[in-house]
Amino acid sequence: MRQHPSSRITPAGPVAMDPVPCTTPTIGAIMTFDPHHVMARLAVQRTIFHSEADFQHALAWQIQCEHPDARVRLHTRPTREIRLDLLVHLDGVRIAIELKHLAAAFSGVVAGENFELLNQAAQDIARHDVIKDVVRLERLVADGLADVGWSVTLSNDHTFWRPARKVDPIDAAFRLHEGRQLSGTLGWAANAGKGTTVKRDVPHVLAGHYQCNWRDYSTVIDSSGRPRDFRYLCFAVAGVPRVPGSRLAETPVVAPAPRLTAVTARDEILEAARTLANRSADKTFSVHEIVDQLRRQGSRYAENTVRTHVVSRMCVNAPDHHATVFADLERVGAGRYRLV
DNA sequence: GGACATGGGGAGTGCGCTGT
DNA sequence: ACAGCGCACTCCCCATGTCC
Repeated sequence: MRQHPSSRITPAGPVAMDPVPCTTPTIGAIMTFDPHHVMARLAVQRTIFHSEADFQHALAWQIQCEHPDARVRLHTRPTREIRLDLLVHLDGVRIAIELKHLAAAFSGVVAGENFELLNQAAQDIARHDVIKDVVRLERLVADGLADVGWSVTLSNDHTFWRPARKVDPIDAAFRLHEGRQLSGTLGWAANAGKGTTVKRDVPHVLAGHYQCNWRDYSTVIDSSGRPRDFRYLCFAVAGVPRVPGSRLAETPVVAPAPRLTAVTARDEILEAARTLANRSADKTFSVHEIVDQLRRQGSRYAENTVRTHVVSRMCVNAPDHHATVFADLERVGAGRYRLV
């Protein structure tokens, strides 16, 4: 059995981290949040995840459990163009977190739960997208939209932490193998195909310097009895100092509209949401579950209407692009919602 | 104001080719 | 034979425009 990560935790935040921050991290960020500690604690609860959304949700849950006073939000939009996996407000520090779950095939039962991870393959694109996350975090910090950023990539695919076997692969600039130093302008090799580079053809420009230092996360046994390692890679994007005591920007809260006497789509969705929340251990539900529940209730509304309501009009943390919105639901993860 | 349609983007998947 | 690499594609979620 591999050494458990909790036994290798460093005592502090970014200063003790592997990457070289591009600027000096804030004292608050150092004192309040250590992703290695969170990952170690999470590994006790969950050694494996079904998907990236599952990982995001579990990590957010772990952060919230460890920091009850923190404001943890999934899939926020700090700007119109940027979608952020996780934003944590903790002790006056805004921590932006981007997550990646890069799965290789796995089949097995872990802690009584069956896991069937399909091979995501496309490792070249995955490497590109990890660095894209770091660039995005750098931009958020530089623009003052976050105080510190963390990129956390979890994988059971050893091709990510091992060097390439091939000489000069098309994704040489994006390789993330152990010990690799990342900095400067990173782009595809000239011989990369269009199918790979389409919508990813703009080179990434890193302001900071980062070193790839994979850490053990867990070891799980697959259906053939073979141990499979999960490791994670963490990059810190350290931030600009904030004014001590400055207030956090408050999230706009939309007052709930009075309930209509007629049965609207919103009424039916709320009824379905309450039913699903009562059945769910964590009180969350997906849009798909809402649609199914409405079908069972005999709803007359089209699926698209229901989806629009759930993801937009009734969702308190969705962009306000409708004249009337309601603070009925809150998005807590990729495709997951709960009643406010 | 409520309901619906549609397009974009990202996550995820499958498969052929190449190298060991 | 198997692992790694490269590529293309589908599906789903979400944002947004428009009609009733």
